[in-house]
Amino acid sequence: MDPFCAAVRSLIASIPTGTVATYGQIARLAGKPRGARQVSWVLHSQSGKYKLPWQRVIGVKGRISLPLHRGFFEQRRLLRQEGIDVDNRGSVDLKKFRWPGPGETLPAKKKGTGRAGP
DNA sequence: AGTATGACGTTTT
DNA sequence: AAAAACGCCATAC
Repeated sequence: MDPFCAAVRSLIASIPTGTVATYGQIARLAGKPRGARQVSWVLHSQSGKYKLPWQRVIGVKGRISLPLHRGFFEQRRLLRQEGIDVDNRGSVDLKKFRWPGPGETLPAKKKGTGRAGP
């Protein structure tokens, strides 16, 4: 098994309820800065098998990436069910719901403050 | 082996 | 600011 997949599963499983993360962020933390698409692949491939909270992973713009004819509505419903505010277009306010929140501890990985620099 | 594809992200119009 | 083009990288065929 690829360590990348394991890292992705672990990271996604560690996303707290009520928060969301982006594909690129997960990919970066998993060690593949350009592996955002592969994160999505791990999700739609193994989410059901490993019971992962796939709904907490969205695009970098805070927008649900699923096409309307796929699980878009289901993801929107699940996120709202967790208390995350999602508008009808599938947009989430990353400033409020992004994981890790400002000042929260990251699973041991560099990446300074991650926020507004000096 | 080579091409097409996608639950992405960054850069350029 | 919004949209299109381009770049990535593992699968599918």
